[in-house]
Amino acid sequence: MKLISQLAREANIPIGTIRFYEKSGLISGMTKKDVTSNNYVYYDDEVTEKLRFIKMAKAVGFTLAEIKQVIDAWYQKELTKASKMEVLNLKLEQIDTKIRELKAMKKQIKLCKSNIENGLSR
Amino acid sequence: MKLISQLAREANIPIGTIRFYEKSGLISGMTKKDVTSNNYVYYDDEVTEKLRFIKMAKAVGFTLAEIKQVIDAWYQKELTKASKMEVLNLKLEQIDTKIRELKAMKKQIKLCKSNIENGLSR
DNA sequence: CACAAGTATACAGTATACTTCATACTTGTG
DNA sequence: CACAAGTATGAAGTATACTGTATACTTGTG
Repeated sequence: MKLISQLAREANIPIGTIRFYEKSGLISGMTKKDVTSNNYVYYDDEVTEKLRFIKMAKAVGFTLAEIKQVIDAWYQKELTKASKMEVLNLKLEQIDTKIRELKAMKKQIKLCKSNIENGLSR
Repeated sequence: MKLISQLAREANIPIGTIRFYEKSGLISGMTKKDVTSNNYVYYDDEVTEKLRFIKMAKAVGFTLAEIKQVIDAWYQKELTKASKMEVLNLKLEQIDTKIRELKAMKKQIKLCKSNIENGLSR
C-alpha cells in the first residue's frame, strides 16, 4: 500500500499521468475507510503491474481504450469468460501482426543500410 | 505517375491524410512543368512505398516525426552517411525493444488466458 | 457544353493523451 | 508551530495526428 508519489517513482510515470489514467478508468486506488482526516488514495502492487503493462502496450502503439479492454478482461469487471477470451485472443492476433510488421521494417532498414554503405542513392 | 486519388487507393490511405503527410514533409509529389493549365500533383511508386512504410511504422507506435527521420535518412536529404547510419541504427534498436515488449505482452496475456480458463480470478 | 467528379488551398474542428495551473487541504520536519 | 512538501480536484492548455468544411478551379462524360 503506497501513495501516489511512491507509485510514480516505482512505475517511473509522472503523477499527473497516473491521475489521468485513474480518471480514465485504467487503474484505481482505494481510500482507507479508517482514515477520516484526508482523502488520500492508496495503491497496491496490482496497480504497479497494470502501469507496467500500460507502458509496454503504449510503446507498441496500443491506445488507452484498447489497453483498458485488456485490463478489464484481466481483472474481472463483470465480463463473461467468453467475452474476456475474445478480447485477449484479438490482442494476441494484433500482437503477432505488429511483430510481423516490425520484422518487415527491420528487413527494410537493413537493406537501406547496406545500400548507403555501397553508396547507392536508391 | 499517378494523381492523389489513385495513390490513395493504392496505399489505402485517405486523400486528406496524404495531403497532411505531404504538408508535414513525409512525402512529396511533383507538378509537371509542361502542364500549365492546372497545378495537379503527381506521385511515383517511391511515394507508395513510403506510405506503406509510414503505415507500418505508425502501427507499431512510431510518431510521424520519428518516421520522417528514417525517411530522410533513406532518401538522402543532404545528410551525411554517418548521421543516416546513426538514425537507422537507433531505429533498429527501438524495433528490437518493441519486439521484446510484444513478446512479453504475449506471455502475460497467455498466462491470463489460462488463469481464466482455470477459473482463477487472476 | 452542362455538369458531375477530381484537384488544390486554407482554415476550423476533433480525438487522444497528456500537462499545466490554480486552489485548497493535510502531513511531516526542524 | 511555522512552513515546506505532499495530496486532491477541476478546468484550461498543449501536442500529435488527423478530419471536415468552404471555396475555387479543372477535367472528363454524355
